[in-house]
Amino acid sequence: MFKALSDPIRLRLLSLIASHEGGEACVCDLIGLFDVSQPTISHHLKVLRETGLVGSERRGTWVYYWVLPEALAKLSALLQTPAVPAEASA
Amino acid sequence: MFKALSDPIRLRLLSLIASHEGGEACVCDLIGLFDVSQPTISHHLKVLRETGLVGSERRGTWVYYWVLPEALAKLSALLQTPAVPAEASA
DNA sequence: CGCTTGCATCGACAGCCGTCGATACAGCGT
DNA sequence: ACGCTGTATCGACGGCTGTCGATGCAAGCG
Repeated sequence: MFKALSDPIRLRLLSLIASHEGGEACVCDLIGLFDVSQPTISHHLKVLRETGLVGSERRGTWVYYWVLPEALAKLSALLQTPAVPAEASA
Repeated sequence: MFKALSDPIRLRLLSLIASHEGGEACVCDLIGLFDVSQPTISHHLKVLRETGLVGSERRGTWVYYWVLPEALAKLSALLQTPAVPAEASA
């Protein structure tokens, strides 16, 4: 999961999707915002999807992506408790 | 920063240091817990240090590392607000 | 039914990064 | 001063991964 977020393009993709109108964006809205080719964007979106950070759905001709906040919440909680909670009583 | 956390060894190092007695650990306590060589551990600790995730101090013969919680808190907050805060009013 | 557009997949290549052994450096004990 | 232990740095190598062009597939349109 951290690995999925370790790429600047993927991080920006996530931010763009989340801040897009309706909380979702189609690929055609994203491929113009980067200096990389369309296959590369598609590849990064696939990584985000397989990591569980975003969901996707084909809607007619276009494919839409949206952020799954649960995954982000999990990571956020993890960073707030770096020590193992099971040993907290010691 | 996410890049620094994207390596399993670094992630475990961070967890081990945080959960160690006194919130800090010397390198000699860590090098035995992994299947990699001492230079590799030293390399990963350097990455964590340069990223601002941990602090280090030489104390006599040994070098101690501890976690800087501010960095983790920043990331945690970032994940809770995936959209850019500056555009929140829109 | 063929053409066009949107997106995904494939195969190949290059650069990055984690890894190691060897070595250098620092501090302590003798 | 010398050696010993703990840690960092160096140089090299291999595998992973981000990138591309080419191509394939899906859906709408004439």
